[in-house]
Amino acid sequence: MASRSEESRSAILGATVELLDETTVQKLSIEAIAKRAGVGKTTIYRWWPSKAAVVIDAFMEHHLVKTPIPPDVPVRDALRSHLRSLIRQYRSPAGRLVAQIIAESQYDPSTLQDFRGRFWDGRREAVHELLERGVRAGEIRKGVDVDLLVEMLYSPIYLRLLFGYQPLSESYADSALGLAFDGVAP
Amino acid sequence: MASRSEESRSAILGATVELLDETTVQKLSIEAIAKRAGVGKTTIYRWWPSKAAVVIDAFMEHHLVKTPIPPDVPVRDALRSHLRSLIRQYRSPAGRLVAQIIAESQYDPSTLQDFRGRFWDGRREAVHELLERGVRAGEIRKGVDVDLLVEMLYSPIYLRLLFGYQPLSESYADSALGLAFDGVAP
Amino acid sequence: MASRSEESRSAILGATVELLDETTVQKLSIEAIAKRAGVGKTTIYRWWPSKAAVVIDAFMEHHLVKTPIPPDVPVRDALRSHLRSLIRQYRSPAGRLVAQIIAESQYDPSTLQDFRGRFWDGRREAVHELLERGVRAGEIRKGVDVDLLVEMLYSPIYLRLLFGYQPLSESYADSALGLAFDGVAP
Amino acid sequence: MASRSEESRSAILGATVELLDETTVQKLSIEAIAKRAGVGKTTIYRWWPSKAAVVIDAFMEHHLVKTPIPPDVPVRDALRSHLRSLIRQYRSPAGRLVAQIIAESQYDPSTLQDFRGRFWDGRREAVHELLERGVRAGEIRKGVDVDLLVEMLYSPIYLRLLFGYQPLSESYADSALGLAFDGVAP
DNA sequence: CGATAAACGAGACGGTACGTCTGGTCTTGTG
DNA sequence: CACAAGACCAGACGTACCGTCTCGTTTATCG
Repeated sequence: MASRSEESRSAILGATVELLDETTVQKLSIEAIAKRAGVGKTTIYRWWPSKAAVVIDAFMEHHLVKTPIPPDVPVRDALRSHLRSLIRQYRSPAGRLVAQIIAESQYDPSTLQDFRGRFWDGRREAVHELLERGVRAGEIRKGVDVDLLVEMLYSPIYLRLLFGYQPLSESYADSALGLAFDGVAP
Repeated sequence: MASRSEESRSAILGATVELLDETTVQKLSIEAIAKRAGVGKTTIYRWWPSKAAVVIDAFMEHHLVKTPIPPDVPVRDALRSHLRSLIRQYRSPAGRLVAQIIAESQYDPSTLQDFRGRFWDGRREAVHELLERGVRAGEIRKGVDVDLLVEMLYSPIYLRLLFGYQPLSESYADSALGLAFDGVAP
Repeated sequence: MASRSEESRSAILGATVELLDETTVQKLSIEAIAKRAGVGKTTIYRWWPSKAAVVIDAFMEHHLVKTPIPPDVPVRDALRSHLRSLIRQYRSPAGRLVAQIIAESQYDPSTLQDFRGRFWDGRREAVHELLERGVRAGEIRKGVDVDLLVEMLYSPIYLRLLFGYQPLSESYADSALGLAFDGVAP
Repeated sequence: MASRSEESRSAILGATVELLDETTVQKLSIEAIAKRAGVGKTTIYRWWPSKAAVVIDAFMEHHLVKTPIPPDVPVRDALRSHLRSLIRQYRSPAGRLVAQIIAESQYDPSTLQDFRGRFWDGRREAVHELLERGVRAGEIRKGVDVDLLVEMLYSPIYLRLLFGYQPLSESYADSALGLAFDGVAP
């Protein structure tokens, strides 16, 4: 009853991270991962359902994107800090990787679900709670749809990441918060 | 001097549209397009630099997402109408296709540029002008960063399209406009 | 360690033989062999360096031109029998195939070497030894260049095969032996 | 009425000769000839039935293997001289070309016929007549099958050219004539 | 001598096959 | 019995040529 080899697992994820530095997710092949990891292709297919699943595991294991939310500061400041941190990280190669994972997700619902469940939802939940705290603290008007606010603040960052039509600049945090808090009505 | 055959061109784009109804951009192959169109592969390679380029041409020629902006109504109403129209169209198969083109763009800068240039920029410009009109008409506060406002209003739609974490519902238009106009500050 | 599949090997050679009944070596394609054999092209490229190599293998495995040299008869009679047998076989489709292999050999030294090593040299050596026996038995004059004699007796058969300027008739055996044994000097 | 352009004709044959110095007949393509000659493909297809036909024309026009038979010398000497001359020429690049034309002929009867008619038959006829003269002059025994003798003397040269199993050495002329004239019987 | 028909260069076309690459499955020892 | 190694079938990749087919554009008689 031989059970899963931890050695293989980490060799595979390590090789994947290495190769992702050299190419894109699209060009990355299971074959190349197996070769680099010194592992049979079968072993990869046995434990992962798709190339994207390996990539997500590798991405999560190496803690590529970290965006802590500072506690004990005014909510708007915490948000600002979190937004800037996210933008900073997405400017690094990790950002390109996130974009490619999103791309792959368009072709495989389970990859999408996997990525959302492990990377996205927790992050979103944390921000949600931060904003709830803002409401309770009176920093944010009661009755505001907090989820919608999260979307409006964070989506442009992802769209800039994917579309590159605007540079990912940290000053976005300030402008966006300004707009969101004050509104545009005269 | 043997010039380009219009017949081939439209057969290729037609076949591409047909095949995109049956599979994804990723699985679509030049070979399949050629076969379906009754055309040599060479003819495709002669005129398009990549599969994605054919897809964009086919998309522009056949699917053209149409989101007219109603003139002569208050800016907020025009925006609302435009947002709803966009959401409605992205709920159709065309939305899935837009998502896949964005996905492909992650791997090829020229595809990204092509898509942006032919599909995106014009649309964005029109909304930009609408908002400028809103500022001039006093519906929107002077000094507001209009481009940023466009991003915050429209990005969530694209992110929902790509991530599917929220249904693409038309009511988004109302809520988002509410948030944007009134702000969240108490 | 995953070793070569005998099943594939023989399916490939079998398909090759079948196809060679229907076309020429020139028109024979690796693609067609793979399809007919129900085999991936890769499998052929893995084990054979060229189309000609497959053809030679198929030829050796299936057609094997057999021209036994009768023992225990006078050397001249054995030669006569051997020549007639060769001519008879070259009149069959196998002859056409030999001609085409020789043709392919003009474009690839290693094919030439392969064909000579596996088909030609053994045959020639056997005849050489027969003639040596003739010398020892006193049927052939001492000092005769036996290799040259072999060439002069056998080359016309191959040239007729290639050039078709004369029918491949068995009577050649008798006439050629007559000329060779008696010479043309008055 | 525009009749055939001599300029094109010679440009095509010239380009063919040039290209044959760089590759083989097999790899030579009509497309390459047209490009090199600065000529439309159509022009080639209009006037020649096949690649081989162009090659033969080019060969006859430029390379023409010349092997004059010296008159007014004993027949055996004339033969010797002719054989040596032929061997010498086949050692040059022209020999390789002749071999390749023979190879191509295996796949196209009309090429074979063309080559034989324009290159081979005349040559053979001249040797035939030389030998007839030998018979009349008493140098060759009456009743000898002259055509067969030609075959036995000349075929080994072509086989060596095609098979390379023996160097094309001029000394062949002497040995072969020795064997043919004296026979091998004790 | 100007019309007109052919031959011309250029090159696009529908195709076939190339040799390579990857996907995902199956097979064969080894530890 | 999970593993590495890697052979297997399948089929797309992008390229090279095939032989056919327009395109205008020379040419070169012939009416």
